[in-house]
Amino acid sequence: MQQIAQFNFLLFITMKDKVTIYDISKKLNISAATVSRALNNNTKISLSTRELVLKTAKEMNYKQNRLAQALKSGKSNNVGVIVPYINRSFFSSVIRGIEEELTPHGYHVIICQTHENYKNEIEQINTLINTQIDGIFMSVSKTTINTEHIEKALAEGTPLVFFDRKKEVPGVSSVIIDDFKAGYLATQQLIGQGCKRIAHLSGDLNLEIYKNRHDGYTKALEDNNLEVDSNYIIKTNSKIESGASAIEELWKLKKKPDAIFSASDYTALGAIQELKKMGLKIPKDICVTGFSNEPFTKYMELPISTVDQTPQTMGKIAAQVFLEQMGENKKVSIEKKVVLTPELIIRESSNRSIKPVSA
Amino acid sequence: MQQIAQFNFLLFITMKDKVTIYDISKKLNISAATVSRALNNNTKISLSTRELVLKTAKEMNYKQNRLAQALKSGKSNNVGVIVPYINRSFFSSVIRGIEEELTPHGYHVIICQTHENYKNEIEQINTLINTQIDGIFMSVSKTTINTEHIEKALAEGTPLVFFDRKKEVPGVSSVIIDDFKAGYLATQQLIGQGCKRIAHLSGDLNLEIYKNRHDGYTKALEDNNLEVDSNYIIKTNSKIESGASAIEELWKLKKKPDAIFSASDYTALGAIQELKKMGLKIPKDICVTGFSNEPFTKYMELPISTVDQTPQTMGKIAAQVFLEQMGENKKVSIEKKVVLTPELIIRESSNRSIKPVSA
DNA sequence: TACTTTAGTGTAATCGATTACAAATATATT
DNA sequence: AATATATTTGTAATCGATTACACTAAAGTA
Repeated sequence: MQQIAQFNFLLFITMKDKVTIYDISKKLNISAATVSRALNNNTKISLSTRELVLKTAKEMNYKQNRLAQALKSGKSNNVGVIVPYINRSFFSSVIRGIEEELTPHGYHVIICQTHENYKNEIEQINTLINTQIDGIFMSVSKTTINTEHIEKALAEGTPLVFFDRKKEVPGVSSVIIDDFKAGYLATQQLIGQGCKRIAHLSGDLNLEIYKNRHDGYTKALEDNNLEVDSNYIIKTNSKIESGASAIEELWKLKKKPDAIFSASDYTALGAIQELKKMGLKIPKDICVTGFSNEPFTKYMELPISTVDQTPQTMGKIAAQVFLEQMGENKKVSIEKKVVLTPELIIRESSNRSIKPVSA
Repeated sequence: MQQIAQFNFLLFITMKDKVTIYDISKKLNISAATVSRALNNNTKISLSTRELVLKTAKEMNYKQNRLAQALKSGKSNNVGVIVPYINRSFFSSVIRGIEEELTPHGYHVIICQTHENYKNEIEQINTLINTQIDGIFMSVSKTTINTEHIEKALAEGTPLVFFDRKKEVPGVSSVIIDDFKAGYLATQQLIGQGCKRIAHLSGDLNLEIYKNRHDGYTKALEDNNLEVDSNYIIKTNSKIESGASAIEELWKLKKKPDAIFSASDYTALGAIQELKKMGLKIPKDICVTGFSNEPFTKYMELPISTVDQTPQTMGKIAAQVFLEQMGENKKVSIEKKVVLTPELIIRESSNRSIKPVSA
C-alpha cells in the first residue's frame, strides 16, 4: 500500500490583475486598436508609437490573451492527439515527434487516451471539437469498428490525420508504416537464416496493421516456396503470457517450428522465455523476431530482432501533413497517404552468424 | 535513410458552418440569453422552452464553443505539463496519471518538452500562460538554476505543481517520492545480502533527487557501521556507457566493490554488462540495484532490482493537489508537499537467496 | 492656393457565451 | 378588481483582441 506524507502551508498570494491592451491604451491615451496594431506589426503605424507601445507593454508585463485571439480568429492553435495509452513507448514517441514539429509553429498539443475503448474515442473527439481544436491526430482504438464519429469531425471542419492505426475515411490523411513490407522483410531474413518452418504470432487480424504484417509473412513464404500452414499462425494479444502459451500450443504440433515471427515484441519475449525454459537455444535451434523495437529488446542479454516503426519520424511527418493541410484553401482538402519504410533491426535472436557477446 | 511513399487525393469538402446559440435563438424566435440558460440549466427557465431548446440544439447539431466560454469565465479548462521528454517511461506514466485524473473533471492536458533546457522551460511557461492555462505541472529541467520564471507564473495567478524534480519556491505544491528513503532501503537491502563495499553510481548532485538518493545511501552505510569511501561514489549521467566506464574506474581501486547501487537503471545496466564482460557473476560475486523501474529491468534474463517511483500514482496525486487548489479561494494558496513512499523491487540482480529461473 | 494622396489613428462591430438588470407575463392575495 | 409576488424572458454589457471603415492631419502635386 502506498503511504503518503503530506505537509500543508498557507500562503497569501498577491496576484496582479492581468494586463490587457485596454490598460496600455488608457495609460498612453491612445485607442486599443492602435495598441493592437503596434503589437502585431500590422498596418502602418508610426515608428514612434510602435516603440512606445512595445516599451510600455513590456513595462506593464503585458501578456497576449491567446484565448481572445483564438475566439476572434477561429483558430485556437491547439491540436489534439488521441491514442490508446500515452505511456506506451511507441505512442509517446509519436507524440514527441508531433510536439517537436508543431511547437515552432505556435501550436500546443493536447493529449487524450482511449484505453482502447470505442466509446471513449467518440467522447474525446467530441470534447476536442468543443474546444475548437485546429486538428486531430489519432491512432484508432482496437474496438473501433464504426467511423461515424470521425466523419462527423470532418464535417465540422476539423482536419484529421491518422497515424499507424487507420480507418478508410475519405478526406482523412494518414501516416503509416509499410507493415506488409515489414512482415515480408522479417520473414525473409528468417528464411535467410535457413529457417523453413516459420510460425507467426499474429495480432487481431481485424486491425489493418496486423493483417498486413500477416500478409507480408505469407507472401514471403510463398515467394520462397515454403508452405503456409495455418497451424503455424497463432492469434495473440500482445502480452508476454500470450507469447508463452502460443509456444505451448505450437509445441503440440508434430513438426515444431524453427523460427518465430511475432507481430509484437511482448509476445516475442514471452515466446523466448518459454523456449529457453524448454531448453532450446536461440538462435541456434530457433530464431525469433519481434515487432516495434520496444526499448527492452535492445537491452536484453539476448537482444531481440525486431522492426523499428520510426515513431518519432512518424509523428513529425504526421505534423507536416497537418501543416500542409492548414496552408491550403479550406474548401479543398488534400488527402495524403504517407507510407514509411520500416527498418528491420537484426539482433542476436535471429542472427546465427554472430557470436554472443556476453557469456 | 527513411524512404517515404506518398499518395495525394483531392476532395471537396462540404463544411457546415458552426452552429451558435444565436442560430438557435433565431430559429426559435427567442433571445440568445434564454438559449444559453436553457443549455446550462441555469436560472429558472420554463420546462417547455428548455426542452424545446435542447431538442432544437440537438437537431441543429449545436456544439458549445468552449473557447468563448473560456474567455468569458477566465477559465480555459486546460492545464499544461512541462517535462524534459515525453517519451521517457517515467514522464509518460506521470502524464498518464494526470490525464486520467483530470479528464473526468473536464480538463484537457497540454504537453510541453524542455529537452532539459532552461531556456525552453522559460519559453514554454510563457506561452502556456498566454494561452490562459488554468495550471501548470512540471518537472524542472536539469539545467534550471534560477526560479524567476516560476515565480512570475505564480504572480500571474497560475497555480503550479512540481512533480519529482522540484525547486524550493514559496506557493508551489509538490509531489515527489522519498528519494532519501529509497536510497536508504536499496542500500540496506544490499547490506542484507552480505555486501560490505557498496559503490554508488550517482547522478548530478545539484538535483535534489540525486542528492537525496546519495544521502540515503550514506546514511544506510553509517547506520551499519560501514565506511563511506568517496572513491566508491562515481558521478554518472544516466547513460549505459556511463555505467560501464564507472565500473572500469571502480576496478582500478585496490579494494573492489561487492555491490553497486545506481541512481539510474541505465547506468545499472551498463554496469551489469561490463561486470559480465569481466566474468563476474551477479548476484553471487556482486549485487546490483538500479533506480526507476524502467520496463526493461523486469524483462531481462537477469531481472534488475530497482526502485519503483509509482509514476502513475504521482501523476494522479499531483492532479488531486491541483484540483484542491482550484476549489480554494484564489487569494489563498495551500502549498502542499506530498511525499510518496517508493517501492523497492528486489529482483535477481541483488537477491542471492533465489535460484535463477532460466539457464 | 486648391486639391489629391498618404500616413496614422480612432470608432465600433465582431468572435460566442454568459449574466446583471430590466421588463413582461402569469399567478396569488386581499 | 387591484395590487403584490413569482416566474420567465429580453436587453445589453462583458471577456480581450482584431479589423473594416471612417476620419484627421500631413505631405505631395499642379
